[in-house]
Amino acid sequence: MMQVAERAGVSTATVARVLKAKGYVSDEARARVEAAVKAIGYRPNAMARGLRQRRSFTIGHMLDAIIVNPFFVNVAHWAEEEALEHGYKTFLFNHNGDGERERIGIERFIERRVDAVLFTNAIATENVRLLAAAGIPALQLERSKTPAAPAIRVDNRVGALEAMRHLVEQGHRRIAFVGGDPDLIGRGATAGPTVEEDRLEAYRSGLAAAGLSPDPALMRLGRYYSLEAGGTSSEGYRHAKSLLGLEKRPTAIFATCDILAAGALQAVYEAGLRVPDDISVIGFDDTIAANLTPQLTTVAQPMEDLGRIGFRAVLAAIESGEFPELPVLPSRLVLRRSTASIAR
Amino acid sequence: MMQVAERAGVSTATVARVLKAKGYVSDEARARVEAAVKAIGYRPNAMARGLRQRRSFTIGHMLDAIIVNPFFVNVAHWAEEEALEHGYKTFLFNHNGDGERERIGIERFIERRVDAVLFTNAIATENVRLLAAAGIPALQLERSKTPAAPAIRVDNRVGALEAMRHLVEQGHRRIAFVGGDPDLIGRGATAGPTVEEDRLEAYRSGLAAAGLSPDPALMRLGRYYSLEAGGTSSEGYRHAKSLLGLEKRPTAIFATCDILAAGALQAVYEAGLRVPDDISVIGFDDTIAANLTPQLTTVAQPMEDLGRIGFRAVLAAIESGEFPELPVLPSRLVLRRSTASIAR
DNA sequence: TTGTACGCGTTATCAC
DNA sequence: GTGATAACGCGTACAA
Repeated sequence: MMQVAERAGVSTATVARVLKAKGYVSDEARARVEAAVKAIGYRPNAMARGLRQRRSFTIGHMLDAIIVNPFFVNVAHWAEEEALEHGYKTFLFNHNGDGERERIGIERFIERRVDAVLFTNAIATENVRLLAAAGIPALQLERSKTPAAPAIRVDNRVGALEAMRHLVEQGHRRIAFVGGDPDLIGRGATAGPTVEEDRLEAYRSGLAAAGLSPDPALMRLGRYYSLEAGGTSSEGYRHAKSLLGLEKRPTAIFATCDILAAGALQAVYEAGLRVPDDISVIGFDDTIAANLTPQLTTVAQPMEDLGRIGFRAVLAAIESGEFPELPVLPSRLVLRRSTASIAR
Repeated sequence: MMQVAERAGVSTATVARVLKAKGYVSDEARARVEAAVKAIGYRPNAMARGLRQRRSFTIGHMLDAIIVNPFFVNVAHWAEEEALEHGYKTFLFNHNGDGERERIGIERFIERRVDAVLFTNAIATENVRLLAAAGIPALQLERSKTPAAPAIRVDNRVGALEAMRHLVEQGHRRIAFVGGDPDLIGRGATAGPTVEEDRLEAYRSGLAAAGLSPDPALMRLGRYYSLEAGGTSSEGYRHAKSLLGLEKRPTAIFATCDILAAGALQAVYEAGLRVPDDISVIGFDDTIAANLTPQLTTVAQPMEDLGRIGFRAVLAAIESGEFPELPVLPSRLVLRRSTASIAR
């Protein structure tokens, strides 16, 4: 800026007035400044601005494992997209399910002076409190894992119930459940029921609505995927394979993650059965669903809304000091080609 | 820092000496500073540091379309991981194939004063030059789309030739090619042959090595995926469907992207055929390959090396002003379950 | 309509 | 061993 001012023969204040299109500047001075800006290739220094304004125009986004589940990439992408439209950039950080890593990431965020932090799956309440102590607003997306920060949650029940109703309507009675174990995944002090509990509960309700009672033999609880296995579909494969080995195998599988469902499709294929002719499969998330064979019917999460509304919410918190009313976003069933009426 | 200094009753210089573990400080002063740091919850301000040192410890990573092709996420992830180990953070930006967006992204990077920029698929040379003009080192990963910046390329030929050899060894003679069209994708002033040309050329060489000549009816050139279609596998599906409709259909399909291959698998499935029994399919990239049905044999790209070595290279450029020797990384065939010897 | 001057939080230099 | 002090580039209150 100094250099621009010198070249244009004006003060830095005048340069600032031109750049910010604010305050009175003579046409002549403006022209000289603009010419100097162009000649020098001047671009404002965001660090200097941030230092001065005590605002970095940057937010941190703490994610679970971006390379493993496209769900995180999508939410991050849309949050970034919305951020861009407001002059913001985001820093991403993957904790990979490790609380220690989460802490380190948050410390980095604080040092970088992010204006706010988004969590798409927080781990430890104590880490989240670090932000409060630093006066940085934090918001959880999709899940409310800790009472230490507000959340924009997804209503897993609506979509899951829709999925169950769909299967029942198609005549399915032996519907297997392959999902995350609430005790395994939702551990810790969570606020309210976990996502896993919601999905499992919806499965039970769906069954009950059809006059069916859950058959423990058809339920498999575990992880969505294991990071050690590179996050591939091996968990779903394993569960589905054992389900197919049952003397009375299920006619449908409700998997609570597309990656689990992908593994189930592999197991069915390997067994020489066809989806949806011999067995129907439903997933959850709508991440890789459209790329699977056959294209997977799934319960879609509102990833774009999560990201966009999430960013706007923290922006409001940054500017006004408090969060607006936070919505609970719906999930919804997306019909594709992996479900059909039961074979008779 | 001022506050820490006051509370500890020392000068800011001493605080700095303690924090940077550099210079002489009495044990007593050190203890007082450390106590003050802890009490206040002090964390250095990265913006102030950056301003002073004229170094943001931040790099920009310009990508094509992160939510569409996991390839980009992976490269970005590993670059970030390596960056982290060196005290760096990365800013991501998706140009989505749009040169105007790429320009905007680069301008944002410059304003943020990134120390360097990584391109995983640059678009316009003029945009890349913007960085040179700002004195910011830039490096291309995977592809060398412009002579305006050095590149760490991937040798697509080795892996593609391996794939062709594999198919031929399994007895395949009618091998279809479904890939990106060099004229469509590799347009512009690229340095040397494009990735698409390399893969196509390897296909031809592989055929020739087996004494076969390419059959135009078996070759489909286009895009890997269309962003409008949400980046799903519809392109591959379309191409494969038309190939299957041929009077003498291919016994194997070599697709130059896992997403194309995913579509091919869908088309084969829909036609009531089985992979690999009736037809073999090979993909490229090794992104979603392990999640497909059946698990896809594919040519893996060295995504982790691309990211890590890429970051280390720009770090060297930041610190020494020049790039080290840049390797050409190999691609390699990963055998899974979508290929088998030809049915007789 | 324009210019002067200070402070944001660091780091680095130099003097004590 | 330690403490002033300047400078990084921007924004702004105040003066002219």
